[in-house]
Amino acid sequence: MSLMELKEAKDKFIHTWGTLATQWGINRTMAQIHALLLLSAKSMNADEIMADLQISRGNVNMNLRDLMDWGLIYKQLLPGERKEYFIAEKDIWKVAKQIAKERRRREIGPLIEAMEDIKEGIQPDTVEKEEFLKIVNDISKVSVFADNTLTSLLKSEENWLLNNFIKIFNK
Amino acid sequence: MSLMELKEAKDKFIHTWGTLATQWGINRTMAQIHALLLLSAKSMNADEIMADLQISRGNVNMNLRDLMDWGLIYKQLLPGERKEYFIAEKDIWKVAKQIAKERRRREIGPLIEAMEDIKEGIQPDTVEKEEFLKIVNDISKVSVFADNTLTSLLKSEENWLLNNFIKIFNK
DNA sequence: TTGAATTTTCAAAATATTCTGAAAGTTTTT
DNA sequence: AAAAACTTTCAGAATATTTTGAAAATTCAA
Repeated sequence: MSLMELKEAKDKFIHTWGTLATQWGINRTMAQIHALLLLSAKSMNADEIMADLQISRGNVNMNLRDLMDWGLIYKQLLPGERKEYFIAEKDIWKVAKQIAKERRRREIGPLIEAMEDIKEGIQPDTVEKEEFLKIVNDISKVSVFADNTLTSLLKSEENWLLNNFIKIFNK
Repeated sequence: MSLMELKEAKDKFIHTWGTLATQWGINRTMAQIHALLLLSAKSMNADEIMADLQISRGNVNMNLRDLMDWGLIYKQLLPGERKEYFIAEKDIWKVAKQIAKERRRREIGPLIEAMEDIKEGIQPDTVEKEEFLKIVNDISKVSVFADNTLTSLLKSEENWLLNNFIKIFNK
């Protein structure tokens, strides 16, 4: 039956999303909730998510919060409803941008800070120290470069890369 | 004393590298071994690494293997030596390239495959199925785009972005 | 060959992360 | 102000990942 086919495909999608997410540092449940909301035409509340994914209230609550921190879902207050409803950002380009932005903040930011920090404590007054500082400096430069590249990619809508993307995306 | 200062800075570097690595999906020990080898002028053998980082032989062996898989260190067979020695790639741009390459392979590749896989099972014969396929397709497109962008960035030495980078890096 | 040196494996232990569910906290209704 | 509806917290339980270390496998010299 056709409806079953879709249900299965959706389940597969949710499951796959959850598995892949662990590969890239996001936890399984967070990814599954995200997938569920991505596929849901309507916004969902905590009880519905609990029932659907068979997970505890605490778990749902915590991961909904994280997903909001990542900017991947929004809270929706429905008139006449006490419960909070959640809806996912459906524009996948925006989703990708948000993920890139967040990962930049979490992964590159601390690296730059740490390297600056280490540089400060050392004077290049011996060959060994110079060699050490060379490496720290190189890492610093690569990280700042990666950070700048990502930032400009994400910011400017006029960016050639983005335009390039839009061309591909809309075809 | 000045030597102590350098020793401390190196330890801080190794420790920091290990901590940050967990943030981006690499395990702590692997990152620490990598950092240790990055800072070491000479190549090191398993016993030296064990002693330096105070970790077990099995752990060292396993992570050296992983680091070689990532293309971040090389095995060096010294003439007249039975033991295997390891040396890190010191060119940080190459290191960054290797990491990007490996992460592309691990993170984007499986995503593209999974989406293609899901698409195959579904015919767009109802509105719901069309809506579902729209999302899967969009993710597919974004992933392929990200994959292509990264690949071209990493491959072409003539790339504007790379040149841009070299300009910054060499100044 | 043999055996010493070295590397690899892998089951069990240690550690880290995630999840549960009931209690506490908050908001809204009556 | 009390109760009902709902959300948040968090200690302990469950699960997953990493590490150890001793045994097995491999390599090399004699």
